[in-house]
Amino acid sequence: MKLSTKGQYGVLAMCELAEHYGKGPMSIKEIAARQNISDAYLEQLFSMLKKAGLISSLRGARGGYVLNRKPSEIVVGEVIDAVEGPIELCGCSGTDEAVHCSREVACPTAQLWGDVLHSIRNVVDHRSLQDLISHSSINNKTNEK
Amino acid sequence: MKLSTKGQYGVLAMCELAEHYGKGPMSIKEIAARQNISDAYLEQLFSMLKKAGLISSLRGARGGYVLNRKPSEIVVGEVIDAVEGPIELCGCSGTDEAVHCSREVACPTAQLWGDVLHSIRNVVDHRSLQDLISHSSINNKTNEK
DNA sequence: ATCAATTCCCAGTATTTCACTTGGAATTGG
DNA sequence: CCAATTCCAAGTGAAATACTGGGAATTGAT
Repeated sequence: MKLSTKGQYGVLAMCELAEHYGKGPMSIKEIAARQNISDAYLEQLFSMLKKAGLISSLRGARGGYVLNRKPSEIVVGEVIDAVEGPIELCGCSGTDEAVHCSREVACPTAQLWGDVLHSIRNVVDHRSLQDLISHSSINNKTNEK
Repeated sequence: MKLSTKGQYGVLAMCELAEHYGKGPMSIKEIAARQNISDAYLEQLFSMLKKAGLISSLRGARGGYVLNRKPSEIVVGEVIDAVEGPIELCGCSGTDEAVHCSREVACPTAQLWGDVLHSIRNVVDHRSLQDLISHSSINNKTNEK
């Protein structure tokens, strides 16, 4: 069980946009350089983030991307959903409770995966980009484990 | 972000062994048939579960597998680790905190992935096979959402 | 002693996903 | 007009996933 680079890159790139919020558009090239990611690859992720309505683009020279909302109003969960698709641990964890793994007996694990999913969403849906960027600067100084 | 079938099958199969606990060995064929899984595939998972020390095997006719511990003393996290390898969301979430994504600046997402991982482990490491099987039978009767 | 049931082990394979790369069209500020 | 940018579609090599197949070794039952 692991996150793909899409989720990592996506959140990281959104943090860059968050730090640049209010200072005009930021180009993919710049973000890719700062985070050391392939810019052509990052472009695809931005296409998804745009489709999801999280960012807007400005074409042409001096163009780039901007957040559609304030950093405090965009949560990590939205970013992950946009670039990775919705988090699904297995078929059971879906919303349709009548399915239970397409097994005839009541699936003993359905509740388990549901609880795991819930605990994940509880973290990612309650942490904004603002939380991430202010937290990282705090961590630099107060290095408490 | 999703779990592979290994984790799903692994936990499901271990539930079968848990329900059969104390009644002698159970064969792969029987488990595979009950859960509608390919038995040759399941065999590979059992090899991993055995290496991890969660089950023991008895060869020959009337052979099969048995849990090495009581169902209440085996947690789901161990099963997942055994068949999928340890849960790792990304490089940052490892134990080595000096790495921070191999980026020169402090990674704003390191804490995030750490928290997500912690929340997942909090669920899977505190739920035993016994919890799963007793919960599913309760669910059959008291169908509360 | 034989036989069928089983674990054990290794190798192959089709499909999908990942993490990109490539190439080029459309748009826009200077 | 041009360079910088977004936009779009397609290709690609490597790895993982989810199996399948074949056959050896072990053992209980007859």
